[in-house]
Amino acid sequence: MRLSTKGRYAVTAMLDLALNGTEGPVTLADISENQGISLSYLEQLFAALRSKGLVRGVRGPGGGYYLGREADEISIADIICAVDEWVEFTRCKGRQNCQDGQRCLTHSLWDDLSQQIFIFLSDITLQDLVQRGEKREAERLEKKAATAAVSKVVGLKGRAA
Amino acid sequence: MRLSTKGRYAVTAMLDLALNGTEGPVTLADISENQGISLSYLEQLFAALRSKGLVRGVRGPGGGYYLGREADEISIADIICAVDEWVEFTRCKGRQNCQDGQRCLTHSLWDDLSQQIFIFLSDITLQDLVQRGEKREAERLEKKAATAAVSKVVGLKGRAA
DNA sequence: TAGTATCCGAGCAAATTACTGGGTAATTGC
DNA sequence: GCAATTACCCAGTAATTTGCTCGGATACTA
Repeated sequence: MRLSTKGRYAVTAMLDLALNGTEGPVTLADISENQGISLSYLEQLFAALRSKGLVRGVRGPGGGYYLGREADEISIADIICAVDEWVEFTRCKGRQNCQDGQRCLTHSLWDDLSQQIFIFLSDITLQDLVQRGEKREAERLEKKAATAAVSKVVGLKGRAA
Repeated sequence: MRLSTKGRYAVTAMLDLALNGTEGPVTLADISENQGISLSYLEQLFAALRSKGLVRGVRGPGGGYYLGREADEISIADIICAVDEWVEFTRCKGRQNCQDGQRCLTHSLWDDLSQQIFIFLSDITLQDLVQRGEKREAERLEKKAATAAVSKVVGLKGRAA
């Protein structure tokens, strides 16, 4: 799992789509204008998103992009995975002492952590973000609840400080 | 919050330190060997970690690195923040329509998300990962022992007619 | 047929990643 | 003191990624 600016661009663009695409498709030119991302870079991102079925393009005048699925069926993890491909962190493949021994322990631990972050981001949908935008008053409470829920799901209790 | 390979390297190295540094300091050469990271790159990472007080270096023969604090006082977020500086996603700073309007809504939403991930990673300490590793190791040994015991009982031979 | 917009791909500047190689400073054992 | 060891430091640099410019082709609307 990676969290880079590329992924942020994609999430931001998809969020723009979810917010403004309620009636009719949204053009990349609009998103480019709104979010300050170059059109060609958006095209690249949306090519990846399209190949994963996360968006649906409509050509011609009046065209643009729709979400490929309902907003509550698209998770942040879906988006990030579509544009930021998953790099395996298995440098030790084939190295000695790295089969089942202590050497590789840290690697598998990181993989676990990565997996948990993935689960975390899989539980947040575009719809969640839209709703968060709609009601900002309960923001802090919601955040707290979300974090608690995640801890519960993930099962990794933190230090009780 | 960013999640890059650089951060992974740092977390993995710190985990190595937590695992192998129980008696005496650990040299970067060892970590380099264990984790397959170049020595000089480790030096760069550890310079950043040291400046944040996450590790403590000891020079001379028999020297190396200690954790700067107890393992349960070092979070994954601490480590990642030390090496992967926090890039603000505020491209829109100064752009029109981006003060408090709809245009900037997606940005603040992402900031919220980023914050949640930060909180999530702040709640996971090195100690948590070590314990997870121990548990995993224990399960593995247990499984092996159980398998061995079963083999002994069953005999592991003969046609299971 | 003209205009709009997605699609597509080559190329490129800037930044980041990860490394090489040159050292210096502190500490240890002889 | 002397040599070995290790952290520490810094300049350079190849490889990769990021984000963009440019020039098109294809599909659709009017």
